[in-house]
Amino acid sequence: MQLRSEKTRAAIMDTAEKLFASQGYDATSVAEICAGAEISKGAFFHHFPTKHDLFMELMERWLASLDAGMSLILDQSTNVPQGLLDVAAMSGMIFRKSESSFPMFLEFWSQSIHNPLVWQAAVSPYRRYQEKFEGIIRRGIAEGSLDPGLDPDAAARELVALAVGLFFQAFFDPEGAVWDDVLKESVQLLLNGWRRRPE
Amino acid sequence: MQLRSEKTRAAIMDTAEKLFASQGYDATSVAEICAGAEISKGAFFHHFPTKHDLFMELMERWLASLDAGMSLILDQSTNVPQGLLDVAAMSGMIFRKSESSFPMFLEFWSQSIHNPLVWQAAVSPYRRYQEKFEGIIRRGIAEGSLDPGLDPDAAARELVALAVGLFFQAFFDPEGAVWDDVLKESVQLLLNGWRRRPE
DNA sequence: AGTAAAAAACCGACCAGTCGGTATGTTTCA
DNA sequence: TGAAACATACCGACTGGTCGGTTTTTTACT
Repeated sequence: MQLRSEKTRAAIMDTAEKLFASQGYDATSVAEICAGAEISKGAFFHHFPTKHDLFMELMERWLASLDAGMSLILDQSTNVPQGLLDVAAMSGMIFRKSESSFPMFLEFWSQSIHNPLVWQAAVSPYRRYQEKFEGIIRRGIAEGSLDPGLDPDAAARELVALAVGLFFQAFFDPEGAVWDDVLKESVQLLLNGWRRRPE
Repeated sequence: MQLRSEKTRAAIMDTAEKLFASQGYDATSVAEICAGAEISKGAFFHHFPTKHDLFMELMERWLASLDAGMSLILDQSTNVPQGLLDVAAMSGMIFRKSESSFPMFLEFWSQSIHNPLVWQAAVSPYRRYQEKFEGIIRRGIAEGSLDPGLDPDAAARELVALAVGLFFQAFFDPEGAVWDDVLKESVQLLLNGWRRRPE
């Protein structure tokens, strides 16, 4: 039974995630992680060849969970504008859920500046979402609910930028606004410009 | 004449900025900075009580330069929609100019998670820009070029989010698109939804 | 002006402590 | 009984920061 092994492994990853998020990667020592997970340094390096490998695994885990949440709300087909509004409404949940892991997210980006491998892992989901949104917008144009003159590429980028920007602001200034409402209103505003113009 | 003193001080700050940007704050040692600036450790700690104080000064310098650039392009009054488009067109320059200092920007945000003082310094310009844009949008509504039903607060937040989000994407994926064009198109799209509807 | 004294700027060896990682041994489990 | 899982003592490298001493610049006074 490899249950014990898995438990310590999970303990390491969980406490590391918390510590990295609250203190940053560099500021968190391996010893600290071991103490938090109540295991020894030997156990730590038995499971992870280096501290940085642990970081990478955490990153992959986080990205996977993000992906899961995303496709959960994206893969429902109604009329496109309404679908986007639904996504906006549900994204509030994702925002709040991700709130705690946002520092890790930032940590990933910081690291990706100096490490090409991290960069690749961090940038690829961006491109995926961008393409996904592009497809949705194309569908909206095809079904006649969005303006035929709309550039799907630009619109998708705008959407992604809006999401990232709001995410940022919501995290750093949670008291600054009711972000759930802001998000919904913002998508509403965007759609105002995207919808097919009756003329 | 205290010129010599100022020179070494400037040398410290400049090399520190480069090193922090390329390696991160924690990963850059005081010794490294001293070597780069071609001064001794004694000189370093003569000018800055701690490494972190140097960081804070760098941050203030960067924010000040950002403010300067911003108000340079914002304080020109034409018709509001056209003004925003002009801003978008010029922002491309700011983007490119800030490209090199973007890692520092990220470093500021990372640090602000763990340090309230840094947080305050990092979040205040956000709120300032938010208010500034809000005022501009109000003016647009008053002059009749923007939809009277537009919520200035939400619209301003949307604008800031868009800027931040695009800035992010442009930095991390510079080859992903012609960001100058994307920026202009995005503002164009936004304005589509904001403009007064003839009905 | 010249000069002595005070102050500011600077140097580099040094410190105590921490870091990620290793080596070697012990326990646990199949 | 052998391999995987874990513990612990330990290592060299490196960290931010200090400190006593030296050099340069400014100030004060003749």
